[in-house]
Amino acid sequence: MDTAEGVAAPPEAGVRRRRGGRVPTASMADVARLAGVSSQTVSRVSNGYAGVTEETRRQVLAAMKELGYRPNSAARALKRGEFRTIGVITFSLATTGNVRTLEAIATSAASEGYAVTLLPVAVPTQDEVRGAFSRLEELAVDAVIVIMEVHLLDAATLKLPPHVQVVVVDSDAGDHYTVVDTDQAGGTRAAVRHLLDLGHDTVWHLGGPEGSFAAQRRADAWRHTLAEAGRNPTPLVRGDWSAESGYRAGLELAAREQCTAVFAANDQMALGLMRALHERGRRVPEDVSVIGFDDIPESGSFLPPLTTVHQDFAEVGRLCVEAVLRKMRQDGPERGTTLVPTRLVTRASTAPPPR
Amino acid sequence: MDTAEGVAAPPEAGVRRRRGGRVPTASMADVARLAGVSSQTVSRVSNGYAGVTEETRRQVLAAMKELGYRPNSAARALKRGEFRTIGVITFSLATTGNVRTLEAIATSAASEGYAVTLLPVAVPTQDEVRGAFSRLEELAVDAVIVIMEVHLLDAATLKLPPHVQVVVVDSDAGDHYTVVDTDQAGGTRAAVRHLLDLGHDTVWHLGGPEGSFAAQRRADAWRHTLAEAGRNPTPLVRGDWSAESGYRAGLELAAREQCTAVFAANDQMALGLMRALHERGRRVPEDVSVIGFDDIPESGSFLPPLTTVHQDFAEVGRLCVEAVLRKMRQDGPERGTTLVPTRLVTRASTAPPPR
DNA sequence: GGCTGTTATGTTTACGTAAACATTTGATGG
DNA sequence: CCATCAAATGTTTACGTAAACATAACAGCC
Repeated sequence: MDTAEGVAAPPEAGVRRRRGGRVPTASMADVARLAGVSSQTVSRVSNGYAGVTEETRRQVLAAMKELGYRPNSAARALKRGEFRTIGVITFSLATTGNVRTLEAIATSAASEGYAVTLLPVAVPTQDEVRGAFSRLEELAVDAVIVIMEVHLLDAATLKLPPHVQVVVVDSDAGDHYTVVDTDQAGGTRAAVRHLLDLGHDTVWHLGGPEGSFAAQRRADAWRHTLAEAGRNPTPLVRGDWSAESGYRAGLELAAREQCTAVFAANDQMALGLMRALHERGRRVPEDVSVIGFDDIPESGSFLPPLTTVHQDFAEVGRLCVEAVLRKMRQDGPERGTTLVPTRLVTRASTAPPPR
Repeated sequence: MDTAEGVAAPPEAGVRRRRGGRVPTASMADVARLAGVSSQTVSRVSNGYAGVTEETRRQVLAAMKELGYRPNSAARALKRGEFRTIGVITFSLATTGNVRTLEAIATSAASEGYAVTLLPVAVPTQDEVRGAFSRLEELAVDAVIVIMEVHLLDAATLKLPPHVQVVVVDSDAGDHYTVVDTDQAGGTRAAVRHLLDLGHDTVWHLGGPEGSFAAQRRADAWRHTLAEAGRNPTPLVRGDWSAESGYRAGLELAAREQCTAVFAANDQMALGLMRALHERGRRVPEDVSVIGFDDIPESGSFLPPLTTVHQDFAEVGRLCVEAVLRKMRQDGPERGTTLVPTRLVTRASTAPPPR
């Protein structure tokens, strides 16, 4: 088959070239000439306007096909004043949540006829973020969705073009921005209650890094839920979301006899935690119950399978796109936070306390 | 602080509006008027041309700042004939490899002044792929990087604009396209040899799904390495990359007394496999050695920590961008496959066979 | 037959930028 | 003092599209 050939094939001999060495593409004018109509008629056909004779339409379509006509999106964007593109700024795609959200955003955007441009920020410093935003200024986007901590954002947003709408994930900046996020507090409460309901006296928490809003929220909700139930507060142990950090924290927790239930702020840390507990001879769930957050695909295959809080990233992404498009269309400032509910997934890593 | 305010603030009263309800942005002409120069001089300043008096430059920059001027990228793209954007087509971002490659592509592209537009393909069918490509036609991209099986690609490429260059990851289509990929065969050989060197008679393989080229390559290399060493071939067990499928396959393999060494085609399946072995009372690595592929961040925290083949996704992404930019600039067809070497990471899941 | 309205199509123009070309200014040298 | 040249800046134009406006053709009606 020659189809692959077609793409990579050298340009045909005699083909006219521009300075960039690019193969010229047919424009509406070319199509119009071949079809014997005006370019405006070509435009009408191209955009599916009514009011073009079937006869004319067929001729135009034939000419388009013959010349391999593709609308020039730069010209379109220039004329229409919009790019039909949403920019997504995010930190490393190393965390499941960001990736899944991104994916959902891309899918939702596509179904709305929007493309998604990715703006990775290598290092989460204000300077880097500022850099991403200044690249963005020149970029062809109508709106921006930010998946990151807003405290890194503030100084940078100064430079954003005024008509670009922003929606933020993973933030508490509902006062200033439109924010969509998982219901961190609700998910945490469900997790902690689950452990208390099983009969544990109190629940320990293996939290995320200090800079993270999500980590902060989960830790706050954990403390609050314990207080609400009149249980003893326990010291917070911090990791950095990685399994490795969960392992280190786990070694620490394994040494505490009285610790029978741990709520980890994500599944990866729960994984490392369980390895540490195992190494130190503390069985899960017989001696210690462990619960995670995220419900990554692998969590059902951990040893033991992990009880965890399922996040609906697809919904978060969908809502982000919906919100940002709504903001664009109304051009009105709309603030406030939309929370996406979570669901507790009960597996084998939680059980009543020993004795 | 008011910075956040600035972005979401309602448009100032009296601000002129266009039909779309968009806030108009300043153009070069506006800047030129304010600075008292021609718009061409503004263009020169904007593009950093020499031959503008320091005095003039300062005036123009001041006017730009006052008006909040941002170059219009649509107009730029139209004029220059290029978008400085690379499209990336990929299946679900559920697999580590795709995500990490995507991230590296985005980072490399950014450092070359290119943006990355994401084109998710929800379901890996020819129709869906064709859909992505036809969206692409209208999209503002100069080149495309495809992270998917090329056999899904062939029919679709028909419709690609002729000047758009393509680079493919995860494929054997080096004859037709420029392909960049991990050295699947080399990595597999290292993994299988490692197990044989430890003293195992032969090595079983938990392979990936049939459609996957990477899975195919790993299975082929596994067979080849066994044959090369004069060992007995064993039946291939297939999974679908997920930990869950690894678990199911693991139940099967656990029943085979003679199976002492398994090479899993990725880390997730190795995870599920180890859980199944554990459940059936076969210890890793004492009874069965397990080796994975990918070296996902969590693999060092599995129970036991997983010996695996490390893939350098960052390098793959970098090479993709490099290749596609080279192709664009030369406008010449360049085919062939570039392989990125792997590295065996030895952890606790592999040991000499029992007895 | 001429008037009105509708439908199909053509013509003009503007979107914002930057290349190509044109003009102005000022300095240098014979 | 004017010719020559270079540097700085201005003017024109084209990129491809689509809105706005203009025209042509034709049907229906009194």
